[in-house]
Amino acid sequence: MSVQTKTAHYPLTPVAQKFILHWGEMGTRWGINRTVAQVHALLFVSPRPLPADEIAETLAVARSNVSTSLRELQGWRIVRVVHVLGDRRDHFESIKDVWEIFRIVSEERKRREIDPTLRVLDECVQEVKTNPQGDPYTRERLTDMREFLNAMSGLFDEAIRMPAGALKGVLKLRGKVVTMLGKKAV
Amino acid sequence: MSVQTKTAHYPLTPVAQKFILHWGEMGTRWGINRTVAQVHALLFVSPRPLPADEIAETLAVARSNVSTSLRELQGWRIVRVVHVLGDRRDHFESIKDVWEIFRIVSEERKRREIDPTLRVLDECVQEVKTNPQGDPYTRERLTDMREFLNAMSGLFDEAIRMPAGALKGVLKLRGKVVTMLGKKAV
DNA sequence: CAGTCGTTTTGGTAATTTCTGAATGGAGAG
DNA sequence: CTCTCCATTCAGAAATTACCAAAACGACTG
Repeated sequence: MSVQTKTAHYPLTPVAQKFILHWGEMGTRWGINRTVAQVHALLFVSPRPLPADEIAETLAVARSNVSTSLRELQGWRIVRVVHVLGDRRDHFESIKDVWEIFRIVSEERKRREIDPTLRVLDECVQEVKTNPQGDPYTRERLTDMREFLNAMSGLFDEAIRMPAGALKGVLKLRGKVVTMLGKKAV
Repeated sequence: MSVQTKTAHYPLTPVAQKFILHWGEMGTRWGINRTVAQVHALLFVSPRPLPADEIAETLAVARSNVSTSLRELQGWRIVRVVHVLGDRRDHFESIKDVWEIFRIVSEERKRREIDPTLRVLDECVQEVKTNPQGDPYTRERLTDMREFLNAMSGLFDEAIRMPAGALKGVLKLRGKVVTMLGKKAV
């Protein structure tokens, strides 16, 4: 009863706690489970990989819930298992490079959400083209939307392939990017 | 009893229906109420502004629900009221320019979600700086995250200010944007 | 084999979100 | 003023989602 785990409890500093809670809230706004986001936040700030039971204790959620959350995070490829000598348990760590996290998550969401939407729009445009009984205005709207998403999608694919270094360069150009692109584009 | 409305029912074509349903699903994934997204989709493809009761009938949801959804969409500034001669009722129409929709929604989400996150991160970094008892590693992670979000935020602010025309130009450059930015950046 | 660990399933509850129907209020017509 | 039409608000119902504890299972280990 009293003895809980063999690992020392990971005490959250107030700052870490604040960050984790906020991250959890943000998660929910973006359609991500609160606990999943919290687990990620915890692993992100943790200086060492953590085993599932320690995560559960720290966040005060059920062990099984953590298991599911870790699974989900691994599905997004931003958390991975590592092993610690002398410990049989799996330990988990988050990717630490913020650009990398952003890149991977964006890619994944695009794949899961934008790409299917593009497929649906393609079907819609196709159907309305072969069977043009619907409103021509509607048809135009759907085509517009498809073109837009398609273009953004392509642009995104490019941008996302930039290495972290290049990004830092681009970010230094603040105030000039639009001008640059504008000139070339016109 | 039998007489329902004075407006003709707006019959959804299969294609419009498909789009609206999919848009609704996508909405839920992005933390947007399904009905809200559906109302928006309907208005987006509709060749004319629609009154609330017609929307309710078309989507088969309660009138009050539509009212709330329209309110929300107006809050996002992508739907507005217009009036039709000889009709007392408010009619609603969506912005039709896809880039404009994207721009406005992105701006709004940034304002509501990213900016507050930046504030929290600032506070965290501040606290951990004045009172450095926490893990230095955690501190570094938080600083990293703040820097990243801050930079992205700035870049975004710039990009989002591009007029629709410039965007189309940029989109034509596909395959060259990264190269361009890369050269200048290094 | 017995113990540890991780995952999955199950059955149930809690919390949150969404939706509705019944008010409420207001503006214009007569 | 009263009646009608319309929009909005709000309490609670309904639905969805999140969460938990317990159990079952398999893999692996000493």
